[in-house]
Amino acid sequence: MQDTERNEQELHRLEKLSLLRSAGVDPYPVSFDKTHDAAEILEKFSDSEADKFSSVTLAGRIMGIRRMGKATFCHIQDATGRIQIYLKKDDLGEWYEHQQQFDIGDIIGTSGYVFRTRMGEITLHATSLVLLAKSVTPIPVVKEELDESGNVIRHDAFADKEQRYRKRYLDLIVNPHIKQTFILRSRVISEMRRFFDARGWLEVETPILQPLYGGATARPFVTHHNALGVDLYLRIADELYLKRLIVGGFEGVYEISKNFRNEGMDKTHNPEFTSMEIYVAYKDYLWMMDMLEELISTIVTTLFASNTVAHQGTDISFARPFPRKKMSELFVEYTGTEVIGKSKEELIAIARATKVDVETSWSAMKLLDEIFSVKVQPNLIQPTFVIDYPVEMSPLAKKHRSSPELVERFELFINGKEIANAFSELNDPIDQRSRLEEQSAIRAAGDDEAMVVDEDFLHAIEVGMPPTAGLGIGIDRLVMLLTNCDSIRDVLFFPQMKPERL
RNA sequence: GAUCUCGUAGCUCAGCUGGUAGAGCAUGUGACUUUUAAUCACAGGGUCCAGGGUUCGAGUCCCUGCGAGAUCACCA
Repeated sequence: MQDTERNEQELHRLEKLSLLRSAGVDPYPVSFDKTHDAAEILEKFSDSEADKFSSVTLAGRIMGIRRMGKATFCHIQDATGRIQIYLKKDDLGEWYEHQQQFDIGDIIGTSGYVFRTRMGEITLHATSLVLLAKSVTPIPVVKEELDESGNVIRHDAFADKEQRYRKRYLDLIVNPHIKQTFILRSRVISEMRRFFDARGWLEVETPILQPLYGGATARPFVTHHNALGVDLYLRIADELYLKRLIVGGFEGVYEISKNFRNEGMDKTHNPEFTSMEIYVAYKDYLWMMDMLEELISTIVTTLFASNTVAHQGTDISFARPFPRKKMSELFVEYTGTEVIGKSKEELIAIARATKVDVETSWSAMKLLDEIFSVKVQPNLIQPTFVIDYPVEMSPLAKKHRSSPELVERFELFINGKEIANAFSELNDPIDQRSRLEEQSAIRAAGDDEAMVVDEDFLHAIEVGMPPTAGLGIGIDRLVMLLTNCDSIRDVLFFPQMKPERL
């Protein structure tokens, strides 16, 4: 950026930077040894044992400065929180002069002893001070105060969602409370890994760039490999590769992966999102339901020390067992009619009778899906397994052991949202081929979300896959649920945004 | 993709029926050695998202575009 494009405040900061340099101060030293964190001092300091903190070294970003002539108070923020620093001219000598050039946003290091001010705030009395990084552009100024009951009141909060998402680093600095969401996200994933690893299942990595995409019904992103001269697709699901690994002899594999779908964006959809898929040999969907129940309730109780989580005003209970309801029963319960096995025309009539908006051009599968998502899904607030789906809706699931028009599939719904999807995997190669060919026909008829035939995948299934249970979990949605967020953008550090034209 | 709302100083926001652009914080100068949304005095800071139109005159009214948020539709 040219200096002529800089605003007044930036020019002031650049001038201070050069003043500091000419006074012999290195504004960007290479490292700094800190001994404590802010939170540690605020938690452990006591007036009777002040000598425990008679020599501490802290580092952090200046978030506020109050200069009072020959004494200055500032708050610095480190990864753990904010703490006040007391700077006194008599104690700091030339560095007291240097700090006149410090601004909100600068990163400093300081040593001294901890005391409590007349106003009662635990504070570091600095006996030495250094600059660790000069900030040359202003950050949003957010002032905080505490009300009588100790709640934080923020003034002039940095609240513009667009700017917060585009400049997440600023959001994290001035709204540090949002870090909790991301820390919890990370812990959800760690707990999941710990759970799977403890059972001996192997974390694996499969291709993101794929010559053919599959494993879900969705539109893909297309990219191009120059050396090979071929188009490649960004994966929409892990499923087909993970099953190849089960064919190859692994008996439990999982992958936590970014998937990419070239579709609309809204509160619950980002073009890239994180899912976890796991496949375990010799198991079926009933076993998988037990496993998932245990997984989710383990994560919740580990992270919250409780099996209840508050989400957008509703308490969600993760106490086992979660109810298991057949899809057909739910249809009867919420629409008053049996819908499984009905013809397209009958389904349209049922939809109209129950005030569900549908189009006559839709397939039976899409009609069922629509009626389900309008009439049934919003009622599934507490964790509920929906089991036994119509075969047309699930081209990769095994036919039900007792009803050939159904498949052995379940989805876990919480707060009206699908959190997980699983089935007894289809390992009959003849059936699998005919199901993919049906998809291919639907695709040829104009549905560009239908699956394509992957001959290599079919070959793998022909080689022989053991009976296998597979599960996918939408990590972003699970995290939204557990962090009380109603937008996927709040659980992604860098949500996809339209390019900003300046 | 459709509808509604929004875009003004570094940040948060005012700006009425169209008449020379406002506040608080932040910034600069000065005072102040336990302050805390520090205080007090003075000062500087704007392509009012972009481009057209109506008008003597547009931040304001109209149109188009860009970006965002909310709601709806589709997908996880």
